[in-house]
Amino acid sequence: MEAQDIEPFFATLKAANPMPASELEYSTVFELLAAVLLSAQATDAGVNKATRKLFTVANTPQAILALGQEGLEAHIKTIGLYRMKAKHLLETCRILVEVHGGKVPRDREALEALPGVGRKTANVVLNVAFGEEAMAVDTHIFRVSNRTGLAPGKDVVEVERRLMERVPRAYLQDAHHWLILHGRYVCVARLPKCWQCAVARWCDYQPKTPPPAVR
DNA sequence: ATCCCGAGGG
DNA sequence: CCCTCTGGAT
Repeated sequence: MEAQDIEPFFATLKAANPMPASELEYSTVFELLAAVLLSAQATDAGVNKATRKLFTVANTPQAILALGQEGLEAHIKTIGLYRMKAKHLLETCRILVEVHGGKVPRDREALEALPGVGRKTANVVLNVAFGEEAMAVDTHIFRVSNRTGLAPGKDVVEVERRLMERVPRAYLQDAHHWLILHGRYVCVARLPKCWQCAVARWCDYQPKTPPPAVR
């Protein structure tokens, strides 16, 4: 993808989705942090199903802590990787209470020091919750960035660096969601739907996937 | 590089 | 059955 393609590329994604938002359900910064932590290698539909009940019972670090390991596991068992996620979220809640006054820190190092919170989760919180200049590279963004040639890279850090270089600042917030939604519904991992892709004309991916045979 | 791990889709 | 899902820790 050429540099002059960036603007029309994002303008086209914007037209398809004028007001993109996370499909994870949350109503506070802490809920966002918890939901993203739980979403590792899981679908957000599955995470939402669990957090709708969980957040009704407990949506503060103190309340989560009161559930304990087994109580929390019972709420998130359907998500997958549930033992480690419960353990990490509890320890994260303990640190939030004891070190950060019960609030989510607006600071990359402090976020990444939380168990279960890596670079990607920290970037989501910084970008979505705090409006900082950050770009979280998840499985969708990694795939779309490489396929299209928007920001190719061998690992997520390299893709993130190129996105930060190439994505216009005005698009930095929404681009995160545009790329995820595009990856989730059109530029899917298995058989990308190139025949219904609005940005195929600027995409490096070859061969374009043909439409399924009609009979 | 490997493990964690259940749900949903093809 | 196989693959994938807004990864992180060891």
